[in-house]
Amino acid sequence: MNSSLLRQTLHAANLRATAARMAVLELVRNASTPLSHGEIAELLRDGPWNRTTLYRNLIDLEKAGLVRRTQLGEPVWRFESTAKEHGVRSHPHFLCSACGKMVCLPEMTLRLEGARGCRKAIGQGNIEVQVRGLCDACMGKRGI
Amino acid sequence: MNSSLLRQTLHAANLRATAARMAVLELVRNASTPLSHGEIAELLRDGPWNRTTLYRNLIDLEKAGLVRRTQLGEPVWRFESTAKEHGVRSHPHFLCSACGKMVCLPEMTLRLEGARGCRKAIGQGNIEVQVRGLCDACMGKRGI
DNA sequence: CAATTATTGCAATACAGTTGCAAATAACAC
DNA sequence: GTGTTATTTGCAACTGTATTGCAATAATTG
Ligand SMILES: [Mn+2]
Ligand SMILES: [Mn+2]
Ligand SMILES: [Zn+2]
Ligand SMILES: [Zn+2]
Repeated sequence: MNSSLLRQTLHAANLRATAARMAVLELVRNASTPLSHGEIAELLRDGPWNRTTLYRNLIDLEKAGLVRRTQLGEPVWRFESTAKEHGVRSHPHFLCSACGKMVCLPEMTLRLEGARGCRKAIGQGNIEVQVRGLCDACMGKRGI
Repeated sequence: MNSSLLRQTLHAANLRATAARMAVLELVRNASTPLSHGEIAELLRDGPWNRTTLYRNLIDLEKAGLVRRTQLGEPVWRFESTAKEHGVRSHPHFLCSACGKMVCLPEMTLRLEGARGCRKAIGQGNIEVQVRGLCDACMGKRGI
C-alpha cells in the first residue's frame, strides 16, 4: 500500500501520520484475517517501535473507525457439570456483552455450513460455538 | 444436593471429599449456566476457602470428568480493517484451537434461532459469532 | 524555524490463570 | 480412636494480555 495514501487516510481521520501508525494500518489493511496486538507486535518486531505504541495505535485506529476491534469470548474459563442433561455434549452458548451472564443454547438453534479453511470441523460438527450480544434482560434495561 | 451423595460421587471419582470440593461440586451441579472461577469464588466468599483452592478443585473435577471446562474465545482482542469488503459489517469467525489462526466466515454460513434469554439479540442479528475447532490444515496434520 | 499539540517509551498497575512448597487434613489400617 | 501417609490447602510468586501516567519526543501549522 502506497505510503502517501496511508498518510492521507490518517490525516482524513484526524490522526497524525507517524511511521508506527502507518506501519500498523498497512499491516491490518493487508491482512486476510483479524490480527491480535501480539501478532502485530511480532510482525513488526524489526521496527523501532515499542509494543505499547503499536497497541495505542490500534486503539486510535479503532476510535477513528479505521479498524474494528473485537474480543470473541472472554479471558476466563467456565465450568459446567457434565451430569446435567445439557452438560453431556457440547452445545452453543450465548454470552451477554453487558452483564457477562452466559446461557446455554439448545443445539437446534444453530445451522452452520462449512467454509473455506474450516470445512471439515464444521462438517463433522466437532466445534464449539459462542454467540455474543445483549441478553433480553439487558436489552430491556436499555429500553430496546 | 445431599452431602453424602456428593461425598460418594467424589469417592467414586477417586477424589477425597473435602468440604471445599463438595461445595464447588454442589454449586456447579446446581448452576443453570456455566460458571467461571471468579463467579464461584464470589458465591463462596463466605466460606473459609482460599480462591486458589476453589480453582484447583475445579481443575480436579475436570480431570475426573465431573465438570466440563471451556474457554470460548480467547483472552486477546483482534483487529481487522473496516476498509475491506468483509470488514464493513460484523460477521462470524472461525478460530482454530490448535494453531490459533482465525478466519472470517461469510455471513451466509450461519443460521441461528433465538432462544430463551437471548431472543431479541439473535432475532435482530445484532450479535457476534465465533466458531472454534480444528482448521482444515490442523486436521490434515493430525491425519483426520 | 518556533510554538503547539499529539505521540512515544518506559515503568507501573490490573486481572485471570497457574505453580512451588510447607502446613494442614482426609482416608485408611490398625 | 489413634497413628501413618498421601492428598489437599493457603500463601506467595510468576506469566501473559490489557491498560494507564508521565515526562520526553516528534508531527503539524503558521
Ligand atoms: Mn452449557
Ligand atoms: Mn473477519
Ligand atoms: Zn445481559
Ligand atoms: Zn489450525
